Amino acid sequence: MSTPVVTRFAPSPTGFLHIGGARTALFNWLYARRHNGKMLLRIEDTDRERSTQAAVDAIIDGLTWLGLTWEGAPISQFQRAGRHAEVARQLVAMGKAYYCYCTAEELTEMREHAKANGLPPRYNGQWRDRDASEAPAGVAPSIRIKAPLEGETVIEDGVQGTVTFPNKDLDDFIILRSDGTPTYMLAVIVDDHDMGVTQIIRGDDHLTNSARQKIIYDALGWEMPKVAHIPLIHGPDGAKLSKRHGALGVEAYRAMGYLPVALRNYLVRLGWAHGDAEVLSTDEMTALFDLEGIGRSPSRFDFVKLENLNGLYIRQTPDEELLDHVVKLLDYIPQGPELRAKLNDKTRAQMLAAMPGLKERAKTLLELIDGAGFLFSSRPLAYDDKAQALLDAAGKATLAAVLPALAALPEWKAEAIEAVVRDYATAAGLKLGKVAQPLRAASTGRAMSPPIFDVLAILGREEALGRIGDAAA
RNA sequence: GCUCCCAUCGUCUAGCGGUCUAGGACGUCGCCCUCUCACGGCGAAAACACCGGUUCGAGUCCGGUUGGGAGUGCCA
Repeated sequence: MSTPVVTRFAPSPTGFLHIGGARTALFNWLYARRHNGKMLLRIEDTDRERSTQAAVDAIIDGLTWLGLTWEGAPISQFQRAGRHAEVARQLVAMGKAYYCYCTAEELTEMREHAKANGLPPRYNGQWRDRDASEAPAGVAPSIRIKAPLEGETVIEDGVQGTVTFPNKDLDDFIILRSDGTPTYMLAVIVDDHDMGVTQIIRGDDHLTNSARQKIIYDALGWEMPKVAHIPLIHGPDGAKLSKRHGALGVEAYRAMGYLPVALRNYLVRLGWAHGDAEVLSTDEMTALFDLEGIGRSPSRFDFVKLENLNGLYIRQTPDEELLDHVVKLLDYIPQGPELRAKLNDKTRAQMLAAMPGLKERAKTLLELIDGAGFLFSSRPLAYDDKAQALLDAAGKATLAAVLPALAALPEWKAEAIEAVVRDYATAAGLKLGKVAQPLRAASTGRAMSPPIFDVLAILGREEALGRIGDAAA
């Protein structure tokens, strides 16, 4: 066997785990599992200004909810700053990097000047070959890598193929800040190396960074892990993902009532395909996932398709499990506490009994909860407009007419109720719908619900007859 | 501006020179089922961005145009 596969997910804790990050994590997770390797989690918190513990927690919470697991404890990049600085100094000692005494102001000016003259905004290398004795007093230097001036840097990318960058476009970028902390470029390569990462899978926005990182790897004489850059996810309008559409934290998807399994399935198919396979269990996607199947163009996030998939998984999930999902979701939605208060053995059993009818009609857990509303409402019911319309004079008359037969039922079961209602409809010369709809309005307050005979049975004789009586009056 | 990447139905995609009168899925529109809404079943409309090459033959290869995207920080 060759060396074991090690992947990593390396988010920066400056916000929640957004959908693009979630997909990157999923791909890394899948790739590692596919190759019997492991995925590591590294928190890129070297930006002390913007990194927060709340964001770290949100990322871990998001990954956990999505069912993505990693090996060992999350690694804090910041805590490895000493090691990064050591490598930077080593590079200077090797003559592969140098101290730069330019101030931030000088650099900004340099960039603006270049821009104004239509030139690429690059560092001019003014300290590249200067002796340290020329250093101005009182200026803390940063360390810059000596990037090759000529030739080209070639990246063999698992998704993008061979990508070539002219070295003249890559400047001597900073690897260690003047305050002694590492920049992303250095920290990433040192950590990936030390962690034994063999395959990097990350967003397309890092493609050009690969060229810079290759320069550091080469300077150090280290072998660069294999890289694969996956295209970014765009919003439905093709523009960058904004908060309006998909750039929500995964916890937002949880609150919208999506199932982790559905989100995983949706995400894996966004930018990756294996023939015509659309619905993939986690085991199936693990067995099938490969870099070759990843497309090279950015894809748009489509909530409608996610919903369809979610509905499919809801229907496929066993009733008890679904109920568990619903109960857990209560912690994350506004109406949660109120519903939780109404949840007891009886309503729980009712909900379970109603589940087959409920889950067929819901695309999200939220819709499922909404559909179960009739179980939690109490008399007198509030009727929505359509229900109200159903309960006109004719509707009320019909209800009043079936009520006695219903009340006389020896056994309160769906089949028995159905038989009585059908008999009545036939006798009265009415289509079944003419009787069923008023019953539905009376018992649920709405014009749509699971099959009405099931609804009445689950409600229980007393409650059902009470509601019908209320509406008939 | 410069560098790099991308381009098949509205969307996600299959396609890896002939089997493509371009397939699947979501969505849309019909029809069926039916106590409502769904589910399910059947069917329909819907795409190779454009222009040049290469080739006996191009959605598939090459170049250009146009259109998207990313990068260009002492952010990651």
